[in-house]
Amino acid sequence: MRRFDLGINERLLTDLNQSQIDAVTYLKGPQIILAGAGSGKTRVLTRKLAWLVSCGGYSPWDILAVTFTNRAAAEMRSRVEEILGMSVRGMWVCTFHSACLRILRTCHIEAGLSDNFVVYDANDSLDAVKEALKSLSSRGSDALESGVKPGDIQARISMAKSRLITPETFQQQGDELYDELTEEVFSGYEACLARNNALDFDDLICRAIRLLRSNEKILQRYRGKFKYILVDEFQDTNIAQYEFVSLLCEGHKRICVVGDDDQSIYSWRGAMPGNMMDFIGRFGSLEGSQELKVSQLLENYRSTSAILQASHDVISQNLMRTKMDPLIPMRGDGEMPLHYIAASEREEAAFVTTTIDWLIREHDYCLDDFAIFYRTHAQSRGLEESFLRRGIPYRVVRGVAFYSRAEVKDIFAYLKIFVNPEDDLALKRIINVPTRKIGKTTIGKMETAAAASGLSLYSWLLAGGHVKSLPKKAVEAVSAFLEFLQFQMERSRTLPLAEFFSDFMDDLGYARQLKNSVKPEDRQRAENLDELITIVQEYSHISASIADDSHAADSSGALSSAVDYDDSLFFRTVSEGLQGFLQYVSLVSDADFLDSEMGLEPEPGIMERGSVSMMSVHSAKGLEFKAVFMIGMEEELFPHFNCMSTAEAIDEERRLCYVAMTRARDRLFLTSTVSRRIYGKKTNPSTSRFLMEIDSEHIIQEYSRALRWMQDW
DNA sequence: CACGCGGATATTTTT
DNA sequence: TATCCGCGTG
Ligand SMILES: Nc1ncnc2c1ncn2[C@@H]1O[C@H](COP(=O)(O)OP(=O)(O)OP(=O)(O)O)[C@@H](O)[C@H]1O
Repeated sequence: MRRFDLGINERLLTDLNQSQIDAVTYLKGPQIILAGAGSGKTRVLTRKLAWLVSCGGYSPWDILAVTFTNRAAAEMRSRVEEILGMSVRGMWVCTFHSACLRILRTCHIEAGLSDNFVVYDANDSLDAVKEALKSLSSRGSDALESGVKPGDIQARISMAKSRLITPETFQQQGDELYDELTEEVFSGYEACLARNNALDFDDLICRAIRLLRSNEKILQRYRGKFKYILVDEFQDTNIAQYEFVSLLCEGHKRICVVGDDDQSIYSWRGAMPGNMMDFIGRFGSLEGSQELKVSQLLENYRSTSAILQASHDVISQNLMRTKMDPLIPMRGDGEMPLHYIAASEREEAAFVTTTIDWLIREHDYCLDDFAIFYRTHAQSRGLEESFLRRGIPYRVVRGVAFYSRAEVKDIFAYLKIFVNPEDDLALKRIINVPTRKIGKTTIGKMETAAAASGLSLYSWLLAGGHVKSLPKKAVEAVSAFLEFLQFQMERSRTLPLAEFFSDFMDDLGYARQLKNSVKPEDRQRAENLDELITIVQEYSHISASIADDSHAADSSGALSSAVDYDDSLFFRTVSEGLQGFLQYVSLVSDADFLDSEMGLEPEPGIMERGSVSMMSVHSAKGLEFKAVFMIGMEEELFPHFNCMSTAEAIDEERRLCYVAMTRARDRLFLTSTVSRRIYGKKTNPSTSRFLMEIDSEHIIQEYSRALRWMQDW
């Protein structure tokens, strides 16, 4: 093969067009790549990372590459290693959250954090908001009475924090987020996290920034370390994240960001697509070697032009777009997208399975080629039933749902306490799980007494507070609980993680109780707990093998040895054991494991390998599939009824639709129904406006047989 | 203090 | 349709 005659440098540039080559090889200064859907930005970023190492004179550990998901990070890392034929272990390829957590762990003392801090996920943080509301006593309960939703307050606080706003600056800077109640809860919330030794997701970024701003030495250290910074999906970064990378690249300004504002789909959680224009403004005024390079990638290599045409019809309805030339299709016409109209949800699902069957039989598709996207997770149900009936293997990306299950949260609350006993929130959660005859009144009494003595619940118990202040029935129960905690805590520190955990679950007897229950939903709960044991086992297995590995090799300076990476674990936290596990699971999600589960598990008796992927349109970002189904293309569902009140929200829904459509390589099927059950009530949805926006020449419409039959009447 | 019943309520998306 | 919450009973 001719290929092998080329040097590594030429090889890095093969199969790239001229704009891609320019983007890869420009190393002098700041750079922004405006990369339309399917234009090869992932390819460019990967090649650029390889180029930096093999031609730019950079070492892997000089580079920070920030991605949107752990999945994207793992994929990028492994592709770079594949190209270079070497490990790039020292390179930081990770999400903002992982990078910041890593910095905070490494410098926890300077950051003013105890070494056993824990990370609160969205569920925990909602509990903290409720707690803060409660501590406002009557003002809080009044608010709840009058219909204030804790989730709404949480969203405002999170949004504020993503703009680097603190309770102190909230009033001046909070803008549309501000109201008095939120301000009060905000302070209480921050105090609550501090008391519990916990950081929420937003804290990871803000606290890292605060650390860098306040500690010149550390700032210089990281500025010196990261000689080149790349950011993927820049249109979905928030203010804090932008500030984080700005701080780090301050001197050398060797920063490359890639984004596409048509694909901005996270403004609901604080993402600022305007960061793109701001970047151009901020870095565009520089001269000489620090001059800004703006690249546009317009050639779409992914989709057939029929698919692109329809997608373009949709996205062009958005008026507030950064002016960018339309995408240029690089592939042939292909099959027209099909809009299938079903009589019911059931029929919609049947269409999907039938079509998959057909494509596999007649057109050599395999299961991995298919993805089904929907706006809300609830929509996966009908599909799953249909797939189970037909025996088609599938995999559902469930987002964060697993960690929101009560029984799973319970177990994590235990684990958090073992690491960080000061966590009152967690302690209160599980003090009576499974039931130990410690009820509301007892907990209330203890809380008040502990607060009065200025102690955390756990310390107060250790000091024997309960013995003096509670009736003796309660003292017995509480003492037994405390003993159990201490016993397990001790074991959690001395035993290997997996061994400790399965023993603990056994001792707890929670799963046993659920298995013996007569309630049907407890079956699933018990299964979730089993799943948890598997997760722990897998984690400890993998992290142990990495540990072995890194003892043998690596020791490239204090900063870069703090975390090691592996294909199978997205990142390893600085912390060992249980704490490391907690930090790890708090940052990974279901979607991250997609690749590792595709192509696996060939079911006995089924010739086709792999499985069909089902996921929300949000999780679809960055992926591509040969055939894509988008189900539930109906008003109120997509666009979702919660997003129909403002033009901005509708535009984001439209971008979401565009992102989903442009995931398809060869075939795109869009389905809607004329009758659907929502919360058990019948509705008669009308076709999504997004489908109406597609020129009728660009899409084929097909009514189900049942509907055609009815139409004949 | 535990448990069961009934009624209100709702999931949009996720690092 | 399922889950959560509050209330009443044992
Ligand atoms: N120069 C090229 N020649 C041929 N194929 C290419 C080229 N560049 C990219 N591709 C192919 O185009 C497809 C899309 O590339 P990639 O995933 O990098 O796009 P992307 O810009 O990340 O997409 P999106 O922004 O929509 O997520 C991939 O299948 C990739 O292999």
